[in-house]
Amino acid sequence: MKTNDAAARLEALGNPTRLQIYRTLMRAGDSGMPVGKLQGRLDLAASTLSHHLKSLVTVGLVTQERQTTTLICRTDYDVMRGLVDFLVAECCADGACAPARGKAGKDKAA
Amino acid sequence: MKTNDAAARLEALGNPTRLQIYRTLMRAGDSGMPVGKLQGRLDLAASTLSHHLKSLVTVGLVTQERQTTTLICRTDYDVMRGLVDFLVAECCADGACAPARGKAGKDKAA
DNA sequence: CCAATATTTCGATAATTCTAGAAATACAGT
DNA sequence: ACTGTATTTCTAGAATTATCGAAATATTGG
Repeated sequence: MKTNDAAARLEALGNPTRLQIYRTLMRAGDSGMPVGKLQGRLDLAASTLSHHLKSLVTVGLVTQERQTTTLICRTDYDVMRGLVDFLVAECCADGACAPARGKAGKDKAA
Repeated sequence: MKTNDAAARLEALGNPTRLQIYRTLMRAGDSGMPVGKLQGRLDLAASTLSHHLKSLVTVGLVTQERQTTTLICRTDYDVMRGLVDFLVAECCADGACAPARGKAGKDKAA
């Protein structure tokens, strides 16, 4: 992933409203969630939601699939994964930083 | 981590210039890098760099330590880790999304 | 104290973003 | 064709951001 792509994705997630949208979709998992349901759940103007969704789709974090009248939104986990990998990729390039010394390996779970 | 804190951090990383700063610092590892060296390396106006560094410090992604005349900057890996954990936390809440099905499992931590 | 170096604050401008109402578009059912 | 539902596009104003030069501040060495 190029720096500019990563930045665009991070920027998309860096707005509280969009982050909430994204996390709601992530929680919905593979089945996704239609735009209308998202709107009801997050209490946003339809145009605002559409605007934010477009940002997320543009950078590839979210995909949309039309089912007759409703538009199902889903997060693309591979993209998120690529983003996370990118974020930590530069880490320890010189072998000196924290995770390389074993500090980050395990405090969260197995 | 609260959604707003996470969004603030993502927003900080969501600017190409700041992302580059951050990654350069990450690459420098524990030894960090002085502001002046960063400036020379990234070719930014000193005021621009200072401005961006302040953003990164404000959200906690970067820390600074004074050493006589120079100011050493370092990334705080724990914060990044917390951010990454936050990003994937909502994932698979219903057990249906990709990583829960074994696609992303654990290839990164030992 | 004075000079030199390192970094930040100030000020200003151009550009971008967020938000939402109103209008428009797309589609299904009757 | 007409109606209702779902969603997007248009438009616009307020707010925020990015950038950089100039001036200011802090710190060390002489």
